[in-house]
Amino acid sequence: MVNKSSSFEHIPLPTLRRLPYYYNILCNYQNNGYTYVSSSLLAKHIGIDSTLVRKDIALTGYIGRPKVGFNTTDFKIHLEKFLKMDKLKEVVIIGAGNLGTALCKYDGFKIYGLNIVEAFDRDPTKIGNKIGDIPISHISKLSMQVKKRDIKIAIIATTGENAQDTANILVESGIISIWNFAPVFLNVPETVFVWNENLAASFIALSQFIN
Amino acid sequence: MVNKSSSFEHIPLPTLRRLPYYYNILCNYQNNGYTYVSSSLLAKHIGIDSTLVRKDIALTGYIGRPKVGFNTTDFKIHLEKFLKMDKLKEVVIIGAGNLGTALCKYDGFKIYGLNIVEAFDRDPTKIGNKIGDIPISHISKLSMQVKKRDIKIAIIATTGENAQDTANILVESGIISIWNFAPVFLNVPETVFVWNENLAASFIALSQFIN
DNA sequence: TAGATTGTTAATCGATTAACAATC
DNA sequence: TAGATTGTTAATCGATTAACAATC
Repeated sequence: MVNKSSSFEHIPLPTLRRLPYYYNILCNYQNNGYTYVSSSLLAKHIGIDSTLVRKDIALTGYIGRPKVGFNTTDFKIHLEKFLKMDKLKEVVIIGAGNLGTALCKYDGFKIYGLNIVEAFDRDPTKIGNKIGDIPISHISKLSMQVKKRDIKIAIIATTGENAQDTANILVESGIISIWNFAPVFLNVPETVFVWNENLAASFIALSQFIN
Repeated sequence: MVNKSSSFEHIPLPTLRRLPYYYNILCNYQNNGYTYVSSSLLAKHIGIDSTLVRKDIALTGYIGRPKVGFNTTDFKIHLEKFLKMDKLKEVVIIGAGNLGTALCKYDGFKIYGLNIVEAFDRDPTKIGNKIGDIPISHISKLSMQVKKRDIKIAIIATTGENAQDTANILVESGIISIWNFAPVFLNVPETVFVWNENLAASFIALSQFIN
């Protein structure tokens, strides 16, 4: 007998990526005074089947009320805990160019527990500057800082050319999750999770639809 | 009998998103003097099965040489045509904040045929300014400009709150592909394709792997 | 030729959808 | 109660992987 709400029932990646949307919709309905939402309402917003919504929710261990739906406040709190949004995670970013700067300044991340604490770059003219509250340090300090602060997540916002070298440093420093904005696949050990945010690939997909 | 290289054999989205990576790897090997690459080599870089690579390539209509592999130059040119990278596509962006600015300045898009021609914002202090070569206009001019220039693709880099209003204007103006960076699902007609680039959702997925 | 690699059909796997019983 | 909604099992669908024939 497996305890569903405990540790790791493997959550499919598609489900994991939909959960933040449910959270968003819940926030909206809560703000507008709704105390319950139905799976079909959530489904309509996301454009999927309501069965899939109920399956997703079941995977998080939350239980709804037949005939009524899901309590907005309870489910919202449940999701915050389930997704560990309530725990702030220290993250470093490598590459303080336009994209790196935008990511540092983007405050929509805060509620999800993302806290960028330090940026790294090669460009000597940038070292010592700050992006908002975030200091920019030289890439040579990266490994030491990651180890010292026991940081587990890193964002790569370098060029494609520098991405693999950066990844090597990160892996060696103990990083286990890499958010990669460079348009290359990274060669890392199987124990390291990489999420590729390939903007160029997205655009390609998008532009195929205009014939 | 269906002519494979012609028009629309439906290409699965996962395939479509891998093609730009093949293109990248091809460029690298070409630059390093390789005239042929094998499917297993491509597969190794991307971390998938070589069969899947050959299937992806077959879907583009390109034919390799048994015993030898795929000609880097030929296949590269083939992909450029297949993905219509050689045709510059005029695109508008809505939201000239940090993210919008970063996207405007990101020059990695150029080779994929992405040409951002105008940015739009509500903030009167930004109107008339430029991001690089790209002028910032008031949102009230959006519809007219899209129609006049017959633009088909738009990037939404607004806040979540303004995203749906923006989408409504875009749909009404004739936009058929929307690249949405706002963390909300957009309600649009079925004829309009939306690609959601939900950064928060990506981070959530990423952070689940650190236990 | 022998062997390496492509191209393709069949099998597997996992996510989504359909059907329906359980619930209040 | 009747009806709406949840929760769950079975069926479907599509992408990936395995097996293997075709090719040079």
